[in-house]
Amino acid sequence: MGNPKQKWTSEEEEALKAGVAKHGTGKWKDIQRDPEFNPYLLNRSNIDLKDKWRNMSCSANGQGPREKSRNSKAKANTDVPAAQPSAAQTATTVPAARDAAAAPNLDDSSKGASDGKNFSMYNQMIFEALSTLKEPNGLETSAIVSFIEQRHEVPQNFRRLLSTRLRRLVAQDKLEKIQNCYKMKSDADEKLQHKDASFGTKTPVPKVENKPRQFQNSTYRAPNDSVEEAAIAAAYKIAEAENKSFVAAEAVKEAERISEMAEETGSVLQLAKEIFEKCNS
DNA sequence: AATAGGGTTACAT
DNA sequence: ATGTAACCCTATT
Repeated sequence: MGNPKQKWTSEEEEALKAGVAKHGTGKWKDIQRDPEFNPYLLNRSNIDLKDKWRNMSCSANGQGPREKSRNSKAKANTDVPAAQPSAAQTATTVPAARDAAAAPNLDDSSKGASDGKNFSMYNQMIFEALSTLKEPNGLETSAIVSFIEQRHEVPQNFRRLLSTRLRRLVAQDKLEKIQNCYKMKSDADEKLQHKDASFGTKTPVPKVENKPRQFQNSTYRAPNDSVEEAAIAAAYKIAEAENKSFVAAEAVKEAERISEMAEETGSVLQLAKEIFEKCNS
């Protein structure tokens, strides 16, 4: 359509960096309004700044694919990137532990039936795949895709969706990217995996007794692709086996949680009893 | 009103 | 065809 896509110039990027150094991350409007940087950012909104910063720090985060080749500036800096090393903020570029995602409880009924919570569903699938096929070196995108395709209904642009999703997760520090493979970060607690998603309901172990079912899409090639099917079946057996141990580990975790809760509840109950007795006497 | 985050599109490889 | 960067949309505060 009519959307030429205005690429960021080095000047703009520098202005943004300087602005973040001065105001800190998240103060996009301040940066944009700051007369120091405004002339460079005339065509950019605060949202643009935010998006750009996200992209830049995304590549700086992991294996910095794009980091060094940015220095042919050599221009006399008229801006004041870190003029006053005031103790207030020096290294704001490292947000460090960033945890939120407190299960926002999306009750979506406006758009398509499955539109609203797609992202969390995809996250679930991704983590399911990664924890089931425990590859020490991580999983390739294609591996994740084919794994998920086996057990979930996916749109045909799923690979694309998944790749951007993976990218985001890496940016959020929830996943780790090694070359072309994705790996779970050391954490991987239930913080990320809501127990009510894939296991925890009636079917803790995704049973896959029947042969890998095909999707009724045009993507499916032909029934005589037996080699691929065999490979898939084999991978599937392995996945199933390994998944059991994962589920077991998960169950242990859950048990621990419950006993903890029980302990707490017990002490509360004790307190209540004492109060009750005092009231009675 | 401003920000954060998921999703989409244009572009490059 | 896939990865990336710019852009868009929306929930949340």
